[in-house]
Amino acid sequence: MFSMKQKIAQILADVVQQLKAQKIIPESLTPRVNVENTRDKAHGDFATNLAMMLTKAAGMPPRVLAEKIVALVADDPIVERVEIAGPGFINFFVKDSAKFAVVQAILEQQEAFGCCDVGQGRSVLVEFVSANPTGPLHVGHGRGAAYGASVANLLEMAGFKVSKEYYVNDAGRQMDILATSVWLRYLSLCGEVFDFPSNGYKGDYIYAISESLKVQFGDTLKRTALEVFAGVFPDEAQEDGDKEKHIDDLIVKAKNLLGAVHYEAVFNAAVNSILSDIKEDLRAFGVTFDEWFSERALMETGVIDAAIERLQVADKIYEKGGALWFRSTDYGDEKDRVVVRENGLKTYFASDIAYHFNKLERGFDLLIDIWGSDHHGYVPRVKAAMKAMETNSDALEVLLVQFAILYKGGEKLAMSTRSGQFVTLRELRDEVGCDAARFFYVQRKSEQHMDFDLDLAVSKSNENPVYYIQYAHARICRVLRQSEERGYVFDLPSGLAALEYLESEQEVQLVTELAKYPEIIARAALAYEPHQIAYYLKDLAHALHSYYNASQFIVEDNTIRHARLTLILAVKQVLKNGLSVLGVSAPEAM
RNA sequence: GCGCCCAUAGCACAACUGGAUAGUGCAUCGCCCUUCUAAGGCGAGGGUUUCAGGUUCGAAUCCUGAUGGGCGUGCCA
Repeated sequence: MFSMKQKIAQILADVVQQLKAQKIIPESLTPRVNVENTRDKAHGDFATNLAMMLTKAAGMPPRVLAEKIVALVADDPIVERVEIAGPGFINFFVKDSAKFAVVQAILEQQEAFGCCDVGQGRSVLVEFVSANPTGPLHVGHGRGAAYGASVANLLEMAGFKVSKEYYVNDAGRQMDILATSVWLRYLSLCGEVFDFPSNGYKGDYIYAISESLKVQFGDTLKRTALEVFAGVFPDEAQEDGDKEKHIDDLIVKAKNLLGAVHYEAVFNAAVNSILSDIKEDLRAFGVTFDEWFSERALMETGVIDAAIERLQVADKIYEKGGALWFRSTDYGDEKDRVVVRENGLKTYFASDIAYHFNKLERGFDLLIDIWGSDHHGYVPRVKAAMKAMETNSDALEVLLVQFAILYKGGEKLAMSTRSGQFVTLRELRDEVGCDAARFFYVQRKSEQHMDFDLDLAVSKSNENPVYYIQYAHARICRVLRQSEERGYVFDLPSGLAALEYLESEQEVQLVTELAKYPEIIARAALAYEPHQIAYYLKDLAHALHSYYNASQFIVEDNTIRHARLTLILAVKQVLKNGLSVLGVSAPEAM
């Protein structure tokens, strides 16, 4: 089914052809026919700026050209009249009867209403969250999770084949620091007394893991504090100390004293515990993934070496100071980047090159990475590597998400995983609820800085617009139940047939909003902007609440009652569809 | 220093990607519950879109510069 807007666009495209035939504009010109929804009802339902855009090509003033265009507009059953206004806008007024057609389409297509095929079945990999498994997710990760999940939903509705993936950084120094932190806490539980390293992970969740180790291994992993700290470089608290050298020495000690097998056991206990916690956390947040992609697996299967080799073959790798460098400056990066360090260890960047190469090898047409905006400096070098490997670097789209700045008691909250001082996503869910949190995160444009006032979210949760939208849905459900309770039997065909009797301002306003939905979905999907859905839903809910206050739905008159119930049934469907894109529930009662 | 992002009502944010009189929520001030849920509706006030230039029929949106803020600029992840 063609939307009214598409219909108008088609009419105008025909006009353009006629303008060419009449030599008013040159044959070679292919103007972009722009049809927009009007903001002001006095301007009709749709408007085009065509006359103003062609004014130069046609060599005549916009209003004169507009006259010619209007004369060429073919009669169409949905168009009531056409007017010229302002500097040269052409306004289309659509017949009310045509506007109500959308109700039937909604009730036929149900949850599929709003889907389109702009994606044309292209496969897209959306990678998001990907927080290091060194601790529980905090509220900063929540924004990426909510945003990524909604973008994935949008793309799916727009006709893309979507896979969602979490990249697990389960290798590298940070993970060793984690394992060592867990082991040291375990030693404390065994009665050893020492100063915990300043650079270790100090959160309470570390103790929890240590305790499970104690249950599983008893005292088997115990070593004396004297042994552990003997010869270790002093921590920053001491004179000439260094927290980095201190923790690195402790990692070496842990590996040596425990032996490969037991160290591995501690390491795995830490990673598995935290990762399963993250999975459960996200699941409860309504965010699911098709794949949890392990960095360790990437290393163990030699993919990183293969990627570096590929760059070597392309002659983009050179050796300097004992390290291997990637010549990213050949592709516009600020400086060349190290992929293999002097000590033989591969950098995080080397993993990233391999990971992105692997993504493309899996056959995806489009790669979407959702990163915290603090990683924006990474974009040029990753794209450079993709170009160097002669892959399609245009396939990569990096979406940056600004941090949510948390406020509590008017104070900005500092956030650090290492120190263990942060508000977790779980705490946020417990305090404000899943629906409010999901909605709050995506109602802002992703690259906008966002203030998250916890006190407000907790104490006055009714200020959150999510309840406004959910309330509209619940109200409709209530009316439908009431109607049944009063003994009225609803019949959809009768309702659809009766729609022509609806004509109030609120009713026309509602169907106008409903008709916008598919277009909003398509636009939001292509721009990766779920906040547009949030704003749309607020508008739709507002139209419903206005209608509710202005009209009685459950009336004696069978025709009118059927018509009105049919209309709000369609509203209920679209509210539900839109909320589900955002991962928010549509309650039947509140 | 250099690079990227941001700046819109008291506060938090939109603005269909260059369109008509810049909107929405909160807060403030009036009204509307004997009627399907007042977590609602109707109305009012609040703006030199940070500043200065430029591009054109037309700029919050594009270009240049200034100011203010965030981030980046590791052989960290």
